[in-house]
Amino acid sequence: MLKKGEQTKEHILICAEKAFSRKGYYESQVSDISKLAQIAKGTIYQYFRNKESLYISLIEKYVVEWENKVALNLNDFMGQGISQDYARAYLRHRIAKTMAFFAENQDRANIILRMSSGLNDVIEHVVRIFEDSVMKAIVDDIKIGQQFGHISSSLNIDFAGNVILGGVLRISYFYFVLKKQNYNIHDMDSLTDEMVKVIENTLNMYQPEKN
Amino acid sequence: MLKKGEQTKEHILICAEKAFSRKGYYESQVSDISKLAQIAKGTIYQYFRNKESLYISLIEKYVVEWENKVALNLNDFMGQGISQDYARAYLRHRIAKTMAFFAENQDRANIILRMSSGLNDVIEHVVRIFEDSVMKAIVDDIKIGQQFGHISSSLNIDFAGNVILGGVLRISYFYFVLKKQNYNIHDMDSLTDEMVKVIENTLNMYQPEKN
Amino acid sequence: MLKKGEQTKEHILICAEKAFSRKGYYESQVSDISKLAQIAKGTIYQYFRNKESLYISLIEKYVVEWENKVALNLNDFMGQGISQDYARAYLRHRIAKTMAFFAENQDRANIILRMSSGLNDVIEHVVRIFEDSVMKAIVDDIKIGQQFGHISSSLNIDFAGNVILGGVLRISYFYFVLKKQNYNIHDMDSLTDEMVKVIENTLNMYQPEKN
Amino acid sequence: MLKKGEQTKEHILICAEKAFSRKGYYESQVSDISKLAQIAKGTIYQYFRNKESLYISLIEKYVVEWENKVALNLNDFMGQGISQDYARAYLRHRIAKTMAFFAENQDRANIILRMSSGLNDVIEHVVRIFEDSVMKAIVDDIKIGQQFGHISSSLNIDFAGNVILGGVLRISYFYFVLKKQNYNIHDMDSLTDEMVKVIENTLNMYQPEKN
DNA sequence: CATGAATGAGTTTTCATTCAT
DNA sequence: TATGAATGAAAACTCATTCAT
Repeated sequence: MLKKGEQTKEHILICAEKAFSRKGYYESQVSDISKLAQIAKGTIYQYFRNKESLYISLIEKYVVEWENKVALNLNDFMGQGISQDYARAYLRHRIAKTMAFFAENQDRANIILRMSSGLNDVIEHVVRIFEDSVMKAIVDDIKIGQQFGHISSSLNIDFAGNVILGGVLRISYFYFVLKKQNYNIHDMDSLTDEMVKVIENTLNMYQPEKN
Repeated sequence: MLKKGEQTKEHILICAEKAFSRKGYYESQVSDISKLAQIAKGTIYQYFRNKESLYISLIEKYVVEWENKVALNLNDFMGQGISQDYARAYLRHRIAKTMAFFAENQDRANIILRMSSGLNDVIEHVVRIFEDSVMKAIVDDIKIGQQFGHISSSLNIDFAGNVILGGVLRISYFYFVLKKQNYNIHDMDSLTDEMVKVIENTLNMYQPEKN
Repeated sequence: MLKKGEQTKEHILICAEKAFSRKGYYESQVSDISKLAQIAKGTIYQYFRNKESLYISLIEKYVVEWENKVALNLNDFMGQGISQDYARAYLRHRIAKTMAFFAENQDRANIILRMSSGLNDVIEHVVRIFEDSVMKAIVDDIKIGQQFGHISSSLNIDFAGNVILGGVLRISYFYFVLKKQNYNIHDMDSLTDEMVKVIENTLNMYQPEKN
Repeated sequence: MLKKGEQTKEHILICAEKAFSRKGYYESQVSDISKLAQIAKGTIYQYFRNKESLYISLIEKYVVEWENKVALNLNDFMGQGISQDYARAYLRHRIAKTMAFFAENQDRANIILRMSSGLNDVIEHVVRIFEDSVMKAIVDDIKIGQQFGHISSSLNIDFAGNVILGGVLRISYFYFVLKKQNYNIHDMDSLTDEMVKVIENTLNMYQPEKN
């Protein structure tokens, strides 16, 4: 059981989560949080140096929570049947836990996943337009592929489309924004080839009805 | 050729792009943009109703630019050899153009892809910690898979890792934040199965050294 | 003639002088100044980084003003009679100008001379009690000296008392607070001797009715 | 021996003295004092109505302490030799005790003598610039006087300069800020004359090497 | 069209003070 | 008495937006 101070701090974090989830970092005001928490503004500053540090505490909490949820002793999966089976079980565990991590807490998911978090509603909407355009192109392409028989008509289009969109945007982000890897023009070609391969696999192209 | 007014408006958009790229929407001030553009603050308001509408104009421009870049008449790819070939060529075209779209304009990529756009440096850094944690887990798992021989040792780990991260985050975002699709608990299982399948394909698991 | 911007800045400085003069630095609020100046609070921040820098600007202006007032070419006093005469004239000029500097601008004098400037009225009053106690002791001593005939009965008691109080406090401040000079216990004795000598001179003790 | 309550009150006063000495009234926070005293903030309010009253108590304590230190029965000095001698001894006693009063307690001296007490470091520094400017002018003048032979070259410049500065500032303060005395323009002249006379005495001008 | 000084509503943040334990 | 968590009024400061020139 937490003592008074710890309780209040926890309470503030939970209310801050609600506030940031609804309106993002910049559009949320400290007074919103204090109202949600039904405490005085000053009380928040007893526990957090400022608004920024409150937000940071929240994210840091998420990192710990995710690690606790996902982590599992590798040994638990070993020594049980053939290695391929437990490798798949292990992978499944990771994926299931990560998705559950987002599914079980709406506010947390909003904060972590809202890709252009912190923008106000009007802007958020326009930012979505871009993603929707790209998504629409992907979906249309899949449908054409299905008409031509390259892609199984039983494919879950939404699912496949989002995996592809996520992959392309993330790859672009990694190589062109973060630029942790230097790449040259030639790499662009092989990057594209790799991406095409992944997408073909995802779509099971050219192998319709194979399973 | 653009007239004076159009020129100034275009100039403002380019400078706004620089500013928003560096500091995101909220941390960029109208005065930053006017300084970059070497014009008076008031002039910006001659062309844009307010800061928000300036940002929106930018994103809307991006949608058009991307569509122009990516769009291509399907006919161009048809009537040339077997349909499988032009389907692949078409997919390749889409991917190549989209990645080039990001690669060729750093500021644009920053604005569209910076997944927690608009947050200040300190916060941005902590948000990255979360993604880095997830990424690290994926990379570690891939390495273990390679040690056990389930995954080809020639796999580009950064590439595969980012595709997977992008896919998982986007799927979570789509189903748990946007929630355009209702899902029930049973769906969570099949969602996970689908995701596992995609990842196995991406990693070419169980078929190491096959190619 | 000053242009618009310079005029406003000057106007703010003058109003800040009034405000600081009345209530000191801490008790004066930026909104007090803006009200006095009949401008918006924000306007003040167009010209001064913050309240502190506004106060500093004021003091820096005073330094320049005093220097301009007091400074005089030494040559102006030379070549006119014997050197003792122009030395006295020069000294007189310095003193007269410095005192006029304070006498001619009430607010400026308040800000520079209010020895415990910035304290609120209640506290200011108590701080005065200390000075008044010391002053009273000095005045009483002078009166006793007059009764005993050591001190001329025509002495301006207020004047002499304040000179002595100012001297003693300043010497204490210089040696015991600023401590630019190291001193040892022995110095205390000679310091006292020096001080006694100055006071005796000021009081013309032992030489009553001599002039 | 003090009882518990009295002890605590005394302890708080001593810690408040430290705090106010370091940062002045406004920049010192009640929490600073409670931390120094290693007691809870609330405890301070058991003994003092508020921060202001704590400060006032301190100053009032100083008045008593100074009076105790300086006061001495006039009779002690009488009946012992000629009156001139004990008059001088008496004056010496007053001066010595007052200076010791400041020298023996650094914090007390800081609080009472810091002439612009309560201002923060940055501002304090600029306020010093004014005093330094005036002091520099005085010192320079004294040096010129020494070159011309009006002033003894053995004069302690720092001492004389500070006595003069203290005297001039105090006189200005008394007549132009406190204005307990009305004065008219003609008085300015005689005020100046008096001041010049005092300074000449202090500097022993025109009588170099006379002693 | 262009300017940039002026605006003031809106935010964050501080800190002396209170009061239930 | 002593505590320290909670308070909230009050202050500094910001910055998008306006408008007279």
